Amino acid sequence: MARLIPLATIKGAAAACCSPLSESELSESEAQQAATIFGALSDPVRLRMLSLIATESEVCSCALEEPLGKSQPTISHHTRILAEAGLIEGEKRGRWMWWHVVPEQLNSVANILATTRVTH
Amino acid sequence: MARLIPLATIKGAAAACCSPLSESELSESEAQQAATIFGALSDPVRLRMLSLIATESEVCSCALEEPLGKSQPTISHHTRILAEAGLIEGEKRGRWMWWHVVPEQLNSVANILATTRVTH
DNA sequence: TCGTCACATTGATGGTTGTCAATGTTACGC
DNA sequence: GCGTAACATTGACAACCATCAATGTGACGA
Repeated sequence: MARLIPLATIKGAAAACCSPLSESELSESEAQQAATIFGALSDPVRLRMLSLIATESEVCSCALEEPLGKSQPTISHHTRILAEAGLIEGEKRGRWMWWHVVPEQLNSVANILATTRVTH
Repeated sequence: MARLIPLATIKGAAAACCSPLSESELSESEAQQAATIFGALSDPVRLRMLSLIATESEVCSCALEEPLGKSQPTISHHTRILAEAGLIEGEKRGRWMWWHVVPEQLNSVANILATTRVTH
């Protein structure tokens, strides 16, 4: 199970690892790493959470409970999983936790799947 | 854009449903649909399987057991999940089942994540 | 028709995961 | 210090999932 990590170091805990699927075969460790990231994306609550964060520049944890209809511990659980996957980053300011997406990670994951090139 | 993939022999086929996460908020049904597809990608065995199929134009089921180190029922289970997610398509010729990837579906899923444009 | 091959399905099992109540921790205002 | 607000952690439970042995199904060759 995931070891306990201080929030500050969750940033960059997982980086998208792999070249496009059709380019070369995935090793077992690469597959495991990518599967963890896709696993973070495999829950509808987390996807809506990610969508909520992505459509704003920053979102407070307290602003997620009501639209998602989940309890505070559940919200905390899901933000942690998204953060450990490198998809979002959090910063604590005062009593509030502010989250934003990591576009580079989203693009990296997209690049694993895309058979056409992702450009800037 | 996300066109339906004809999968005559596969029930419950899913097509990538959603516009980019940062563009508009996902509905619950969209999130559920996308989560199913990402769920298909959240297992290391299925990712290596998809990679094996993607690096060839066609792969027989019988050619997957040995490199993946899984039993025949397990291979059958995983190909089914990938097919139901619309990521691969299968065709039975004689006694053999031949699988190929569905690039349009892979690109559609990538497009949900990418914050930059996917081009040719 | 018979036996075999390639694959699908079923059933069972051990491990994983989403959820929330209860509790712990840290920051703020008084 | 005291009380409270925002979030994290723990513990427990039900639901889900990956895996394989056993079995079923359809296709081929003899």
